[in-house]
Amino acid sequence: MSSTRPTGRLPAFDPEAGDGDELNFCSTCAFGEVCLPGGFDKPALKDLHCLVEHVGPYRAGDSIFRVSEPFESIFAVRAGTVKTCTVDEEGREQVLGFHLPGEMVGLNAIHPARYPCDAIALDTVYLCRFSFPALAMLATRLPGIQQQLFRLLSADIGKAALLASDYSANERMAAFLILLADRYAARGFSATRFRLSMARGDIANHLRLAAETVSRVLRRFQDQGLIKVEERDVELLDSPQLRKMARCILHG
Amino acid sequence: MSSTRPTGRLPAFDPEAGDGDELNFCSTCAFGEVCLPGGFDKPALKDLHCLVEHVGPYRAGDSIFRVSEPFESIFAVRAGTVKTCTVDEEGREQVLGFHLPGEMVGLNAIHPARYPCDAIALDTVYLCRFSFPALAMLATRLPGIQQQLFRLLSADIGKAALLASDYSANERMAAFLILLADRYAARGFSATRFRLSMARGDIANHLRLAAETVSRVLRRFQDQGLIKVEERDVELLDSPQLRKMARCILHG
DNA sequence: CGGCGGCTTGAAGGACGTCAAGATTAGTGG
DNA sequence: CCACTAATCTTGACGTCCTTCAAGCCGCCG
Repeated sequence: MSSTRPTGRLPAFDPEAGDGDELNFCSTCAFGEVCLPGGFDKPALKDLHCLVEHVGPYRAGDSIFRVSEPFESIFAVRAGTVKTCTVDEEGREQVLGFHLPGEMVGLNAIHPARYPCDAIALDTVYLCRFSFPALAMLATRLPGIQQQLFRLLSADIGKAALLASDYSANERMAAFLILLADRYAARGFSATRFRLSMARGDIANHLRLAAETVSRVLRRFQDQGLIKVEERDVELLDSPQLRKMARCILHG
Repeated sequence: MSSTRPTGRLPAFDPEAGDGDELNFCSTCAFGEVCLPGGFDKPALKDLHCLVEHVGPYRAGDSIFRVSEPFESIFAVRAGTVKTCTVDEEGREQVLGFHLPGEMVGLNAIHPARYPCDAIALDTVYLCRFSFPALAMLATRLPGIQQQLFRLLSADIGKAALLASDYSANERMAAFLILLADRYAARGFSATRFRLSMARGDIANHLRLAAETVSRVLRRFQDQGLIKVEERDVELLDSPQLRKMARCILHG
């Protein structure tokens, strides 16, 4: 497919430009808070920058790591979407989550010291790779880094708890869309128009629904004028209403 | 009620004895790995010991912290059981988890900087209170402490993901019982006989089931000879079979 | 073209929730 | 020690939401 597809609403990503210098380190990255000018001192920035290794591209379907591989690194998504999932012994997949640009992957591997899941690229993915031992050592010198690691880990506990709910298919789907929108917005992307980089089946699995139910709910939402769906492109027409439907899950 | 109740299978806990000296710091505690003799150096042990504050007793129903209170401390359970839960604006409760002796409470509050849930004592509870800023500062000096914090946080991500599954009521109940047994066993308690310190309704809520379903599943398990239930006392008669039922959830 | 995977739509079936009533226990005060 | 009440737990009957099963549609690629 040509790179000029008309529905490509995310800014084009050029892995060779814009995020390589020491003072503007990945402006959308999860470590942005501690790194961006004004937020942190330059030596820390430089240390962190020395630690990181840019990897990619991965193509759709490529694995970044596999379950039970020894834990070595955590990753920040620079571009693309990463799916994390487990496979039980019957071969059934369990989608744990989707990781958008600026978000971390692999934090759940620290404890078992092995990756407890697979990480799969859903489209073309570029990552920053952090050796965790090195990062932890750096964190002992730089409290800002340590704090940020604690925050990232703590936040993931909350995220994981979100979908543990037994709410209805409507509520779960609404919450999923709103969360996606908020996460895109937090990284500077559009909060009302975005492309679902994952298949319906993956969404369904993640929300613990059948793929058919996802289809039906999306159609219902569209019939009610809440969203507009075209293939994998979604436009939120009535975010407030969606947020209202999802408010019990967004635990507010 | 007398303190010599015949069903009291957990060792009696004397908060004034056994865990106060600097070299045997809470042998069942989540920090045990870094503190127990041989595992860690004495200065660290002493520093950690200075940091901790023993609090309690809390009585059944007492709150340890409430949602939206500013985050200050994390807690380790010394005795009793703590329930963490949120309450949405319709007043419906969401049980996030139960915390047994040796386990940590409050790790999910680091990121939002406010407690995102209530913590309620289910019976008589004694805690160790750690000021988190002080602990984080200590962690910059003592990599072992930092590592342990990272591990605890990472482990909680995995735990939270467990119950996100949409498995059957049987599978969820079996997993709940096995997890409980394993957690008790890890702290030196019996893995086959224990007392449920939480109400059926709390179990149901946590597993995203109706209280009636919990009753029915427990009865079914008993009729099948898998367990023996008497009020809140449970005996696992066929742990292997239960583990088999739950194996898909225990993500093996 | 023809096959394949992802997506949608419809109809039937099942697992769990809801409602309602009864059983057992715990807590309280006489 | 014994009522009395409230809370928890159990059990049954019924309804519902979602899954499962099945078929058809669409875009993609060999």
